[in-house]
Amino acid sequence: MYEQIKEVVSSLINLNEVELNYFISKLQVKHFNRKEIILQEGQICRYAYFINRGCIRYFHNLEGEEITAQFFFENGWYTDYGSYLSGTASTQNIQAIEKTEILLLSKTDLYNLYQTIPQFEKLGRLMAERAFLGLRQRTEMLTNQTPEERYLNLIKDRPKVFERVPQHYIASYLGIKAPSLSRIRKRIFDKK
Amino acid sequence: MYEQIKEVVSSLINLNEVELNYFISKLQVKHFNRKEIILQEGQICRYAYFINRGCIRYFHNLEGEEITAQFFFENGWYTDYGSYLSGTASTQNIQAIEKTEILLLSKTDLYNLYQTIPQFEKLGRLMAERAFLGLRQRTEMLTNQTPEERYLNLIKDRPKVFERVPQHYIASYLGIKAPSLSRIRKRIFDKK
DNA sequence: GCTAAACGTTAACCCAAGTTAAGAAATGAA
DNA sequence: TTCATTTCTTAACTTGGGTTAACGTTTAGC
Repeated sequence: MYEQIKEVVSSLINLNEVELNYFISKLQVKHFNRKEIILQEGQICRYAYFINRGCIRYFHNLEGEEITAQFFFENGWYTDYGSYLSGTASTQNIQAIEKTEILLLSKTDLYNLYQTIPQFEKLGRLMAERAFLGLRQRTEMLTNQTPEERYLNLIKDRPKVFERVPQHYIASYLGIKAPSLSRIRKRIFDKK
Repeated sequence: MYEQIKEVVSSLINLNEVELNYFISKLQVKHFNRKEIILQEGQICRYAYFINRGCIRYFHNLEGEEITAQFFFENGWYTDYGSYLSGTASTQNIQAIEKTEILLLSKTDLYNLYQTIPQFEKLGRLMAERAFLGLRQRTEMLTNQTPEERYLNLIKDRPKVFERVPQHYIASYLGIKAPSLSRIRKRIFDKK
């Protein structure tokens, strides 16, 4: 159950056996069914999430329509960094796309780890930097690329997304509507 | 010359007279003419910038076209946070829009301040968080709003931009081309 | 295995942004 | 003040995404 997270954390910071096990002891396991909401828009995000198995998405509501901001798969750490930083209500929902097993680490425990094991400060910084750079990448995608380019790049960079995520979520992630994604796929298929 | 920055820094962190003056002694003053480049795409960003007077923009080149990402006016701290974080080449140009007076603080000096005056760690964190939240705001603008909504909100939230920044820069910031911005303006004017 | 729900594609029509080019207006630098 | 440069607007035309609705297919969950 904890093999993956041990590996991921160990690849980022140096911990001895005792520290690593102390960390693991703070984790909570939760299971979510398809479409189940993990974090609701408006709540304050008090946990960091590690995905053991499954796949989740971030989305928010815009005039009744769901806008998907990101997908995440196994072996990643995620949190609503905006809510975490400012302690304000989350603007995102986090939802399981498949049956998903998640390890939760409460902010309280994380802050205690910052205090007791200095290496965790580094983990915190790496998570923050990753959040910034990930957001920047998405922003650049949206400003610099046409919908068709975004589609082609997503297939190239993260083909897994197309295997595991319904297409209308992907359309919304690419900043377009489902019929447009269908047309783009057809257009590209016809070119070949 | 240093009144503004003293006020801004003092409003964020608590420093005594000596610390504040020590900080000021590390600053370097530079002047830039209209259109002059402050930081070139591809260089590593080694400074944080404080604008004393004037106005700057961030932009990058995309297939020969300049995409404007942000405008900044007096009394703000800015840096290419992506380049600063990762130590990689900047993906942005920083350019003076008007005659601009800037105070520079080198990363080296900033890191020394982190070590010698703990309060500066807080300043660093606040700058980082502001960068993240600013970027998130822009991302949400681009994903959640139509060009017309973006235009109306920019007028509402930052009317100064329209007084001091050429319109084709604004168009690019809004994610559209100059003729489109003109049409939007006409459309809105005709409605009234 | 069955059934309802979810999903993907297509068509027809609309509309807004892109492109290009031209000309008018405003502005900066000498 | 003048002139070159920059900036803004407009027009004509093209392109591609949005909308709506229909239909067929797939899939989840019992």
